Amino acid sequence: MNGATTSGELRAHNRSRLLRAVHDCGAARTRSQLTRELGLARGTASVLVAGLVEDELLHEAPAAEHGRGRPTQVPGPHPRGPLALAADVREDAWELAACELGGRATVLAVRPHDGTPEGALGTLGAALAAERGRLGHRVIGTGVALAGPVRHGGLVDIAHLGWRSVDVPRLLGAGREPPLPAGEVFVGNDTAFAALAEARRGRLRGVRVGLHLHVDFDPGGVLVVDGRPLGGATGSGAEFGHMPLIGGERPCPCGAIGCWSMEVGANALLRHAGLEHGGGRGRAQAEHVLATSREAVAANAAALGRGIAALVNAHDPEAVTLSGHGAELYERAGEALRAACEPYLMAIRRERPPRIEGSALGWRGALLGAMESVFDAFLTPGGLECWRRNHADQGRDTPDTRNVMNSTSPAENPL
Amino acid sequence: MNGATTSGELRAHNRSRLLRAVHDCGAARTRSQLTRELGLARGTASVLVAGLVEDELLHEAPAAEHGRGRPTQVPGPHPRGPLALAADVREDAWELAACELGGRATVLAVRPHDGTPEGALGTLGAALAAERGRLGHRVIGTGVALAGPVRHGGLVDIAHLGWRSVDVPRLLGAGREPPLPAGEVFVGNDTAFAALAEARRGRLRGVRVGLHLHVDFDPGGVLVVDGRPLGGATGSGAEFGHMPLIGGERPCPCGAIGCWSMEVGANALLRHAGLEHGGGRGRAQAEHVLATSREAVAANAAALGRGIAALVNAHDPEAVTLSGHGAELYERAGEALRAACEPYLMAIRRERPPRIEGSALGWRGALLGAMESVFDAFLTPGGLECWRRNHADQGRDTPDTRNVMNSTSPAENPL
DNA sequence: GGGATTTTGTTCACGCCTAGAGCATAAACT
DNA sequence: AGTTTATGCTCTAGGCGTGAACAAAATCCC
Repeated sequence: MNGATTSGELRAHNRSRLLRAVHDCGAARTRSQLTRELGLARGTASVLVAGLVEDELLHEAPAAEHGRGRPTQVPGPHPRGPLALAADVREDAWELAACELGGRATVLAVRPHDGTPEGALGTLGAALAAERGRLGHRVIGTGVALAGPVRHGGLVDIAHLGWRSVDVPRLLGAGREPPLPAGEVFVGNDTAFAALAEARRGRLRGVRVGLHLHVDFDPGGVLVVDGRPLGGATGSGAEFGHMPLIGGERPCPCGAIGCWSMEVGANALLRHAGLEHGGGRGRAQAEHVLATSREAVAANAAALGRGIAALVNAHDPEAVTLSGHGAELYERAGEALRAACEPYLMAIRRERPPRIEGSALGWRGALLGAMESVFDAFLTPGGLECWRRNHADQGRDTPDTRNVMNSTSPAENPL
Repeated sequence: MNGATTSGELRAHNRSRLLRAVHDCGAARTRSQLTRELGLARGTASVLVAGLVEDELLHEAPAAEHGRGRPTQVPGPHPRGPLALAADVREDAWELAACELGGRATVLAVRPHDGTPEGALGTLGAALAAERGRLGHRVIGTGVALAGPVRHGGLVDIAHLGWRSVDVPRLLGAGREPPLPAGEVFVGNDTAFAALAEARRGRLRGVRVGLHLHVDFDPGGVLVVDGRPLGGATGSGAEFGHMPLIGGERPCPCGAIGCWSMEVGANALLRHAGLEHGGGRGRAQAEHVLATSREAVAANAAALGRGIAALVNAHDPEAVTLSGHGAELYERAGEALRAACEPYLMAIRRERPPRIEGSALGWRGALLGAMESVFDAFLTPGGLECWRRNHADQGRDTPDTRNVMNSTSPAENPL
């Protein structure tokens, strides 16, 4: 990823640059635009595109609109090209999608579950195995978003569901055919994935330093620098919710004291409204409270705002984006949020506060981020070389994998 | 910086890689070691080194120790090679040094000042102008560390000194000959620079995600990711001190409420000991308290520890390093610090806590970090190309700039 | 003490890559 | 229908790193 050293790596580097450019723009740019943007000579682009088409990574279609000269082509995903599987596992249900180069996602399944590791991940593992069998070598990896801290290797803790060091890749792959190669499963925190999606296809696009907060049952937050969320040393960053940002000494299920996450999110919303603590259950109740109780919403928004002030002071982001319930809180009680934020800002931040806004991706962020993480690993010289090798072996003898995208529910374009 | 695209850029990329490797190891590696580490062919290394020697960027000297075969050379700084000027401006004094490739620093001057922008920066500007005149084209840039948030363009606020939007480049360069080209002055926060130095030549070397805390009159902190401190959108990140990490509603001079910085550092130390609030004065008094009052030290260390817990929860660093008074607090009251930290850690962090340790660079961190920031800009294809052009013009006709390093006080090796 | 061994530096033919010029192509404009 | 304009394709020229062959300079060992 860090630049070529030899002439041979130069070609591989430019291949991945071109393919990434196609992916990042959602397959919406013409070949001549891409050539100019990447600063390539037309001849070089010619050779590169021809090679990528040859490898079934790209497919060129005529551009819809013409200017004056010779019409140009639009490089997009190849009909037998790479697919990323992406899953979003929440406290009460999971969702599975297949995504092609450029980011077009097709939802394959949505299923409620019982909140246990086996109940959630066993059924998902079966669905993944089925899809991998059906799609064959086109599957380049699987991204899985989870609502808790993820350590390297895929160990997950979700305190309010009682998950302790749950080995996600094992539960997903146990006894399945074909087995899940370890390097192809990307397990990540839902907030971090939502932030990644926001950085690539949402309101943090082009932002050098941004802060993304995802509020579901409790709040998570992560810093996005140069388009990448910061993952932490063991993979479990994105835990801004577990700082005592607004005081208090309430013990948190995470084991610490006074965490911000006790005051923001669906769990806190239920408590503010005098209902039983949610603990990962009661999404419908929470949504009812959100829709009916002004005071609970205002208190939640104020707690959110006060925490945002602290984070803005510390990190000086250019923009703050909110997803999950955060976007709803901002819509319904934006004034309360801002009013709670302002007194806790440093004077120099108050002069030029970052913009605060709802996510452009709604509740789809985590799923799309899981997809992006798969393509991030694929769109590198190493990833493409791997595809090339696999492709030469088995590419031509599985014609039944053609046109898979058309056989499922209507595709949705995340842009 | 993001990899070569053409053959020409390949050469430039490898030139800067080699030169950076020499700089980062403190000119302590042999040519054959560097060749292996960078994965170059011996022939390529030959050509690259010859080119860099030709451009007066490197100078080869025989290696002191020999193995069995033909003896190798050690590439180091050229006697007429590039120099970085680095200054550390504190509340009561400044220090100026010249640094050659590899990081060897020679202190040129230390001067107390009155704490006003003019008093501090006017005298420093005069000293800088004199050095730039004396050293000529060898000066590749100037790094200036300051004890407050720095916005892009060099605007600095130091609340407890009453500095408001002080334009540092202007005050440094106003009316001087030769004038300071804007691109060559790198103004930065002392904490961020200390963290940079720690990442390159201290205890955060090789650490992917680290947290560096620098405690002087108040605490500053910054996250270090892949060897780079995170600067924030407007350049003024590194302000972890201005989160309400340990509760309280005390108004802070920064304009916010309940900041951690009110409870940690020399200012807090003086207050805990019942003395007048420091406000950037009274370093001697603070050191006296530090040496004599166990209770004040313990309270300060506990506040430091509790904040560290919150930051570790949020960011999951691999290591936490402390500089300034932080290192002293850790030495004298490490137990109190740890005891205050632990209850506020998440359970999953408590199992594998990051290592906490004092800086390897003492109070020199900010100065060395300022130096590193100059070399960071220089050791790029663009920076080296610039040197090459300047050098061809005026390189040969200023023999009086030779051996400058030997004409000043004895050199100190930061390693 | 002299030859064998080992490691490093230098030189050069080779293959690979991109740039850029020239030409072909295909549309819109006049 | 001819001109203009932008794009795609082909081929040559120039640059770069590789790796092998050779030279150099030390240690090791008999």
